[in-house]
Amino acid sequence: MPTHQLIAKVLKNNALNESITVKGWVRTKRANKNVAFIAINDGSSLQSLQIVAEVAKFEDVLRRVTTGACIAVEGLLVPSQGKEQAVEVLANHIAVLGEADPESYPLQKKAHSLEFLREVAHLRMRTNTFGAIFRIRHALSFAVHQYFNDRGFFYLHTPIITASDAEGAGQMFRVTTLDLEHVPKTAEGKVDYTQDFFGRSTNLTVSGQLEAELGALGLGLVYTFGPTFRAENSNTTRHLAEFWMIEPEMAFYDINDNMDLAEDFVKYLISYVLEHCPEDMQFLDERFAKEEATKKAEERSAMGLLQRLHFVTKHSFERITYSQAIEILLNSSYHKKGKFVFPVQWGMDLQSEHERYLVEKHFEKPVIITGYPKEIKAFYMKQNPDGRTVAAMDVLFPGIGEIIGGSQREENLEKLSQRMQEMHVPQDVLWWYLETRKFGTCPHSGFGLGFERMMLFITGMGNIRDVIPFPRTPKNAEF
RNA sequence: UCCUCCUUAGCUCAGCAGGUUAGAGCACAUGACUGUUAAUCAUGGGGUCCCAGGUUCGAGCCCUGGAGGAGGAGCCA
Repeated sequence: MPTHQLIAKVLKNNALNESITVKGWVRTKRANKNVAFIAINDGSSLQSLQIVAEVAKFEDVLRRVTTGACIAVEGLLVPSQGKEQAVEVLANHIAVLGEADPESYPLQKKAHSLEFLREVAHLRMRTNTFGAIFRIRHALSFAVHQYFNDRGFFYLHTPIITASDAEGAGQMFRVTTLDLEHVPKTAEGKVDYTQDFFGRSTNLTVSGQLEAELGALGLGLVYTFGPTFRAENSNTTRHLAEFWMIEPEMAFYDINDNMDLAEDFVKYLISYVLEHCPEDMQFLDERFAKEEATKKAEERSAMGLLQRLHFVTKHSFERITYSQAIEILLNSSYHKKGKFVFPVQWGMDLQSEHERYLVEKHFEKPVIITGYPKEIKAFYMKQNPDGRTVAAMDVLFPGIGEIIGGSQREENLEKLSQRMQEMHVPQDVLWWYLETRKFGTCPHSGFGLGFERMMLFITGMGNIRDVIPFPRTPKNAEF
């Protein structure tokens, strides 16, 4: 085991007047004739540790201790004479593990724009903001597993490479080992996929749901948590080409059980992060407040970040049907004054502006909408007795929009098969999916939570590219 | 993919009616300073004005095309 200590532990333990060794990256150095102060951060916490070094003793080494350099320090942990920190280390020995030429090192001891930091994503983890974000990202991942494990769910690894593009969830990335310069053709002149690696056309997964359903109809309660790929040319603050999705699937759950789980799950995740990352969350709360202050009054959030998170955990989500949503929109002053770009009428898909109105203006809290017209939803959703709606549910969050999409699944073989026919979903490719309805079918439900969208909500960040270490977006796969 | 905006020093940005040598703040370097807190003060170095073409006596500025970025929309998580 290494002999050095994590700064997070050093600050917590407060084992005063003991000799310790710490290693980390220099954030700033301040010096006068006699003494130099070095703030080093090792990523273990938001806090940096202050190193105090006598200039006379360390003159040569101090010249190489610049912002961004990596150093190892051995010294005595003592109470700080300064006001900003409780303890500091009186350096006895300083070793420069890696220099950082201050003229060319991109990060300076000043605030950088998020856009700039995206261009140096290989270094941005060394900043306060991204350190906090990725520590929280870890905690949030951990919370997901904790939640499901505690409730008897099994973590199911669904495939990344799939043959079915039947779900119709947008453009897919093709997976192939064929030589693109010399693609084998069939007699009819089409691409001969029988010569491809899997002997058929394959893609990266757009959802683990169909396979998760197979798991639920055997293991009972399962969830997936893995990468998901969409080749859509989406350029927004809420879309990635590669993102992480959590998809629980539950046997014997109806749409109401599904909603209960979704609400409880999301609240748990928020509470977990609030409890386990108080320092990072405090930092992001202040950051959020500064960001808000630069906005126009009408665009400002009514609540601070922490305030909003606490609010969400304490209040129940509003639950309405699609028809009720249309009713509310039709009666709204926005509609009457013609403020909506897209006209409101039963049967249309709710546009961003409508969802935002419901969540941010009308209810001012998360909203779950159920009972959508079957025409605008996927083939596998359970058809309601009214013959025109399905047991779908969308969970809408302020500032984010749709954070969860789910449904009770159609367990009736005939109805499912008929719907697939109507929507031109190839049944021969999905024979295995249909067999679960043929053999021992049962009511079941599930949903998908966009992990990065949850991150956006919890961290208060405005752009999804800033809550994943290395974002994949159209024209960007640099790192 | 559509609409709008942006691209000038390492970073954030200013620049004019199209006119000689392109500016500021921060960062960085050097010096000063008896414990600093993104230290302070002084001095200094630093430019492919995104790329290609065009108009013009003359283009950072005007025109055409391209690339990249941001925000919004659609698609969705």
